[in-house]
Amino acid sequence: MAKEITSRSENYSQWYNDLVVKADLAEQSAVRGCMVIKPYGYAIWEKMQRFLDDAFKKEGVQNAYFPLFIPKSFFSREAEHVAGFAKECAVVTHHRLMTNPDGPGVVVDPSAKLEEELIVRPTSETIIWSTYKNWIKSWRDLPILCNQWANVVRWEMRTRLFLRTSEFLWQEGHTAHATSQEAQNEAIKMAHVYADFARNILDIPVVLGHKSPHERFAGALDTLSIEAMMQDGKALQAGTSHFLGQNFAKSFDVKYADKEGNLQYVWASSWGVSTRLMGALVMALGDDNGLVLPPLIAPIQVVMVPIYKTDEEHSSVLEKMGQIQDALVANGHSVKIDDRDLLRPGFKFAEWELKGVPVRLAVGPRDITNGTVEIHRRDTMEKTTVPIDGVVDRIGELLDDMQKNIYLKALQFRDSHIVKVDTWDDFKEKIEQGGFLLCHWDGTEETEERIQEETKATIRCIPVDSAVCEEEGKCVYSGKPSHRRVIFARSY
RNA sequence: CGGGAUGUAGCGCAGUUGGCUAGCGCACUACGUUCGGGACGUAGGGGUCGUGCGUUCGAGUCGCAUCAUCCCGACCA
Repeated sequence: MAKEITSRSENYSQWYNDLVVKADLAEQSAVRGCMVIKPYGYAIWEKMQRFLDDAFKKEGVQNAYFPLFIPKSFFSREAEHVAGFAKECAVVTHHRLMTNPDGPGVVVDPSAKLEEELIVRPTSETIIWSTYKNWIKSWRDLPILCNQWANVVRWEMRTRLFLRTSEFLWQEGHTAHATSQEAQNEAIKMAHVYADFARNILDIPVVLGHKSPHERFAGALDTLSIEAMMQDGKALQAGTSHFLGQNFAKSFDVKYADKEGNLQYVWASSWGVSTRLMGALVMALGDDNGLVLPPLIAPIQVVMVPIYKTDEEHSSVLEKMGQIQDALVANGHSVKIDDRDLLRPGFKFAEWELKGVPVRLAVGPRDITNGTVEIHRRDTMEKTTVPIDGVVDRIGELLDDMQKNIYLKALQFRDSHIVKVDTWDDFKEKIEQGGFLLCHWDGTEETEERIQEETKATIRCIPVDSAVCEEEGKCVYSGKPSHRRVIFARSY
C-alpha cells in the first residue's frame, strides 16, 4: 500500500515522479535542483555505461578526463557557443572561506577573489580544444577520438528528476579530424551507435535525424539527435551528435601540418548521452505497476521469492532455489534470492514489479512436491507454472523474448502516435492529442518560431532513412513548397 | 523574474467560525498470530505546527513580514 504509484492516465508527471522515487532510482536532493541517484538507479546507469563503453571502444574511442573548471576566457572564445550556455552557468569567484567575524558560521573570504573566474563546465568543448591544441601538430596525430565520463552543471530554472537537473552525469565524446568529411562521418557514426543502443539494449524506439538550424547545438554546423516518444506523446531528445566544423579549431587555433606541409585547421565532432536516458527508460517503458526493464539493462534479471511456513519448508525451498540460481548465474544471468524474513510474498511480488525486474520465480512447498516452479514475466504480467527440469533454458529464452517484446510494444505505441498532417487546422487539433506530427515545413526559422509560439510544438528532427518523409508537398503553416516532411512534437 | 498554491512526526495528510492534553494513515520498535498477490492484533517511541513580530485572557487557527518548496510561464540535454 505504501508504495502504490499514481496511474499513468491520471497524472503523467506525477506517475513519473512517483515511479522514479518509489522504484528507488533517485530522489530530490536538499541541494536546489540537484538529484541523488540511489544504488538501484545507479546500477542501471552503470550497465548503460558498460554497453556504451564497449561500443565506443569498437569505434576506436578512448576514455580520458579533463578539468571540471574552465577559465572564463576559454569560454568566451567561441561566440555562438557562449551565447548558448551563458545564461545557465555556475561560476566560481573565490577560493577560500573564513569564520564569520560578525557572527556564527563561515563567510566567503573577500580577499580570496580569483583573478579570473572559473566556470563549472556545462560541456567541455572549450577546455578540451584548448588541450587538443597541444596534442595536434601533424596529420600523423589525427584523428583524436576521446570520450569522458563526467558530471556537468547547467543552472536550470525548473528541474525534473533525470530529465533536467542542475547537475547531471553524462559522457561526452570529442573528436578531431583532418578532413570535414571524416568529422561528419564520425558524427553520423556515433549517432548510429546511440540509436542502436537505444533500440537494441534499452528497447526504446528512436527516430534518428538532423536538428533544424534553430535547434542546433551552440557552435555546431550540424546536430543529429535521437528522439524518443514518451507514453504521454511528448518527445524526448535522448542523445545528440554534432559536426562542429572548424569553429572550435579556429577559436583555439588548432592546426596540423598536412602531408604537403601546409597548416590546416582540424575538423571536429562531439557527441553525448546523459542520465536523461534513465528518464527515457521510465517514461517510454513503464506501466501502472512500475518500471519495465529490458533484460539487457536490468541489474537484476531474475528474482526468486521463497514461499514457506515452516523452517523445513524454508530450507528445502532455499536449497532448490540455490541450485536454480547457480545454473542461471553459470548462464550469465544476474539473479537475486529475496530471502527477507517477515515480508510476505505478495509484498515482495509487488515490490519487484515496481522495480521492473524482468523475471520472477516463486518456489514453495507445492512446487517441491510437484517438481515445478512458478514463472512470472514483468512485461505481460503472465504467470505460468512449469516443470523445474529445463527451467534454466526456458528462462534464457524468456529473457530473449522479453528483450524483443518490450521493444515491439514500445514501437507499436510510438508508430500508432505518428500521424501525417497536411493542414494547419489539422495540425492544431492533432498536436493536442500528443505524438509526432509528420509535416512539410518551408525551411524557415520564422515559420518554426511561429509554430512554436502558437502550439508549443518544435521540430524534433528531420529524419534520416525515412521513406515516408521523402516527398514533395507544401508547408503546413506557410503553404510554401517543401521537399520533405519533418517531425513536429511537444517535447520535454 | 511574472501568475498560482503549499509549509503541522521520516513520508502523506486532517485540524471547521481562535479554546485548554495537537490528531490520523503509512513507516518505525516489541511481542504474538500469519505467510502461494501489497497481513492482522496488542502495546510503544517520535512534534519548539517553516521563521519572526503582532492582535488576544488564550494562536496550528487571525494580521503583517520573511524564508523555503511545488505547480504554470520565460530557459533547456
